[in-house]
Amino acid sequence: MLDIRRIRTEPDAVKAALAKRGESAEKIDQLLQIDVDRRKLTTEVESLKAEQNRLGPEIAKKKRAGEDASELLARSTELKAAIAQREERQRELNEAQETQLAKLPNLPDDAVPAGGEEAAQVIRPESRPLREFDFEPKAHWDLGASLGLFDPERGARLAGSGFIVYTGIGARLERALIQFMLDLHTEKHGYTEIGLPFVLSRESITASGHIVKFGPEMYRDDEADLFFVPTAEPALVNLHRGEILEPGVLPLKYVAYTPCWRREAGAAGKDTRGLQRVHQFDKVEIFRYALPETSGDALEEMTAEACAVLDALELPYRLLLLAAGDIAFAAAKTVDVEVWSPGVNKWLEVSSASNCTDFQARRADIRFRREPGAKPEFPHLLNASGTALPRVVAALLETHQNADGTVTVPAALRPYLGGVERLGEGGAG
RNA sequence: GGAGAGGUCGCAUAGUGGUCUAGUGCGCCCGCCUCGAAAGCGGGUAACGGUGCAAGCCGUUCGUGGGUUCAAAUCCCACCCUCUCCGCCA
Repeated sequence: MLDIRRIRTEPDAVKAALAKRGESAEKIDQLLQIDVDRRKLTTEVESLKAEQNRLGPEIAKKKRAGEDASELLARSTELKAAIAQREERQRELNEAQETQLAKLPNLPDDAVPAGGEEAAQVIRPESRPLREFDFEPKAHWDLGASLGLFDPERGARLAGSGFIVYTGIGARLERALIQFMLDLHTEKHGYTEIGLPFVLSRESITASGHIVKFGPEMYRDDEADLFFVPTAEPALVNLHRGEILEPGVLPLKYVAYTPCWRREAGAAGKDTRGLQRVHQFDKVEIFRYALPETSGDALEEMTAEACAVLDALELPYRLLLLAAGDIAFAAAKTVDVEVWSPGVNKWLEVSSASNCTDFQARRADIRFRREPGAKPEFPHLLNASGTALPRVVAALLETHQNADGTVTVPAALRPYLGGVERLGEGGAG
């Protein structure tokens, strides 16, 4: 949610920033007109209410004294009608403003290029040399089948196409990666681990703005009106919904593992083979509530923290600065981390790090005080995957595969796999 | 899921239609007193919105949303949450 006061005081800057995302200036002008009308009416309604409030005690006084209060009662009745009439219009204007405002995305950061997907900038090329194979590298779905790690066919039997069953060491690999990432972020990067509900109420999913962003993408329980989390992000936003954080508590740094459910409607057949795009996947999410002046640095740190996972797994990746038209609704700046998948022969997105500035905080009514008694301000909220699992698994299998069909486990992960050094060897499957 | 009790200012409580501008205690802040502190005394102690150069003024908020009334913390309806007991259950 943008600040209406900012739109009011610097409309041209707001228009220019939104133009980068392809939003028209017309919306801003409409909004400003509503705002003018709304405030005028608000002043009117409030002065009528003030008069009515003054009348109350006077009526009571007369009645107690046994005097005739009928004149005051008549005036009060008149005011009641006048207020009711204007309040209806006021409610309409409030709703209109709310609706319009809720439709406007966050203002992109100055550093963010204009344009869509094609305008993304590679801000860091491959982090390490891409592996040269002296044999034809297999795709992860073939490795998964031959090593008995995961089973899309049985997943489809259980829940439909796009659901995966992990088996044996494959299931353990998944669990190992989750634990490895959680440990890395809590022990090395100073995050506090949070165990979250995997479903959210309508209220929560609305406050975070995800009902707009994901809407029909989410699986849901209509009877209970609950939504399966499409990512841990909305849950972590709602953790402090409606709170005023006391001085000294910022920055808050949270890490959480959740499964993520996405219907991926309309994506069928496109880049979906194997683990590239599935309806349920595991993800470790890192999240910060930051002081506004530090959020730029925080985004860089979080991007680096996501990369640290890939470095430890000895996987090459690159960083993309997304263009304004391609970043999430609530984000001001987004950096994607893409890992190289030699079997699929593509860069696969495994993390998306976003600075949402005060946009989510305003919407979810999360504030903080710098000093005791200081005026509440909105913190900046940032999220990053740290990281999403299936594509990491894909890249890991493909990158570290050997000519004999086994896969070498990166050293950092071995302690989590009971010391196993190679998948597919010595009964490890 | 059933029955009952409850949700009021940071915390604890009072408040059953107009005198509530929500009282009191605790906590916290400021001042007085003191060499300093404690105690004591005095004052202060929210958020959001509107308006104003500002001081301020006005409005809204007593779990949430509706309703009754000239007037609602107070009456009515629905919902949410907490606690106790019962049922069910990994």
